Amino acid sequence: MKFDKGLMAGSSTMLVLTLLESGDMYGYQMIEELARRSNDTFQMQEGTLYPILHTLEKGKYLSSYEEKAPTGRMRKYYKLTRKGRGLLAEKKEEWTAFTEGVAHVLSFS
Amino acid sequence: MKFDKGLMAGSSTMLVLTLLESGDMYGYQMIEELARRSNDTFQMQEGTLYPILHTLEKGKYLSSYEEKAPTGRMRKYYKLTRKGRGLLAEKKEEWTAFTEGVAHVLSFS
DNA sequence: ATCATATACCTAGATGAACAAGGTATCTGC
DNA sequence: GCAGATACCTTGTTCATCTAGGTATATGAT
Repeated sequence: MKFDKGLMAGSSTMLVLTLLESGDMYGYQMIEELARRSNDTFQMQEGTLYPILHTLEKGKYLSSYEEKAPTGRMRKYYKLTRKGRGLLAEKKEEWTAFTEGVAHVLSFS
Repeated sequence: MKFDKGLMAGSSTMLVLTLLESGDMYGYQMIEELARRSNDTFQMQEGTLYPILHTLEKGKYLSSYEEKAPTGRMRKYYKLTRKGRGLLAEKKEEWTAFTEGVAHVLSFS
């Protein structure tokens, strides 16, 4: 990311889950999609994304299946599970509360 | 904090600098003040705050002086330097850009 | 008087998330 | 045949937070 590393911590999982809300995606595609939706402000690294996907799948928040692309290459698609939607809802609430808290502190100055 | 640890990363330095924008403060006071300004949503740990203060002082973003409290106890006050104000401005810009980016990604869903 | 609590500072070690920097393999275009 | 894009993965480093201690003084309750 072009942001301070620390800023990403805590929100990248939410971002990944959010992407999958609009349909199944494979890892490489998520990176592109995230860049697109954020006007290139978010350039997630592969070394960040793949471990997140693996952890989420282990926790049953995502399921995956492989599919052959039109080009013939294999792609690993991820799908939000019901549990994953629940986690996303929690993360969004947390994010909202957190940013509101920060805004409140900033507004004192 | 009552939030996911990761969320704090990247913003706690900005929060500390913001507090000092409204006047010199000592560490213990910052924790209370931060809780107050955020309606108790931010409860920064001492183990988080003090290292931040020391790092900022080492980097000349803060200066410090000791003062005897009315109670007779010693307090270590921190003061924003010019350099510190510059850093705060940067952090605020970064924070704004980041939250806008996230909001943009979330709005797609 | 004594003991708990609040004040006020500090640090060492564990944890955890992102990143850097590698690696493998396939497909496309020159 | 070779470069670059596609597509996946992992190991080790870095950095910030938190846990869990420690020290010391002042205050309030018993």
